[in-house]
Amino acid sequence: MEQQTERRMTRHRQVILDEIRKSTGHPTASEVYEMVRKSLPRISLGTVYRNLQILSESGILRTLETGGSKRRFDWNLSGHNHILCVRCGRVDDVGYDLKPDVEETIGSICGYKVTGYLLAFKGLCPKCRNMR
Amino acid sequence: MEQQTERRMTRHRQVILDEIRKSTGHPTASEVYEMVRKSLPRISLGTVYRNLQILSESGILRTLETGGSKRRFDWNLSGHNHILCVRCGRVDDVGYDLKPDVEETIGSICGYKVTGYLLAFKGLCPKCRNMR
DNA sequence: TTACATGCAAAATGTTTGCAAAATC
DNA sequence: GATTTTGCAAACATTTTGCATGTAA
Repeated sequence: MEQQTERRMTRHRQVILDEIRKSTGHPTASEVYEMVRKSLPRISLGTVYRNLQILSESGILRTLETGGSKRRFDWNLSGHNHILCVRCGRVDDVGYDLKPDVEETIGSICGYKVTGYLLAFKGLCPKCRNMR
Repeated sequence: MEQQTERRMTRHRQVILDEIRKSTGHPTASEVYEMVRKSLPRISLGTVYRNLQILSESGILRTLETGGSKRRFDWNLSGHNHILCVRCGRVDDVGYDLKPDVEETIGSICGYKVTGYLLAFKGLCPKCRNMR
């Protein structure tokens, strides 16, 4: 029997969450760190990482996988996908979902029990596509 | 004007490529390193990384993005996607493609010039789904 | 004989962890 | 007061890089 540890909504945790919710993009851990440092100058990067993990595990945040090397975080929990600018790294939301029966279809092809999928588009964002 | 550097197919490079082509899975850099070390005991990890990058840039290998933390390599260049076992890390091929006009559709929604997408499934592989 | 390739080790990058002190319930 | 959270710094995992030496055309 696993004992669920109690989680406290500390000021640090709340500020981290607020900053992500305020952000329009999908910040990385170090971007969150920089944002949060304005109101909590003595916070450490480790604390940011720990809180991002806790908030993700609690289902309050979503951890993005867009194929880049850095992890990004999203406050928007609804089912949606992302598009990554290959030039500047910006990430936006896009609403595009596979057919609902994809998981069964794929499962029957390869023998896996499919639990989800990762769909991320790549391209040039509006700003970068107009740059030469 | 960019000068394309000449590439030589050295023994090291050839052995790395052969080992990946022999492999059934989708090895990571350190797995390739271990495989190659059997015939080239003095090869260094750095050389493996450099050659994997060169082979990928040349279009001889494909670099996989499955959302995990490690990069994997694939000799199969045909358009196909991957499925990752969340328990043991195994990666298999699956043939599933989005509609050919997805890129235009997505582009017109979000203003990006879409150049590609990353689609990877997740689940439990046949072995792991039968484990308790 | 001039590039390109290699081994080695150090550096860079992104993330996690151990621990004593501090904050929270 | 017991337990969680924090700051700090060190550890960690993966990948990249600098440089002197080696090798192939």
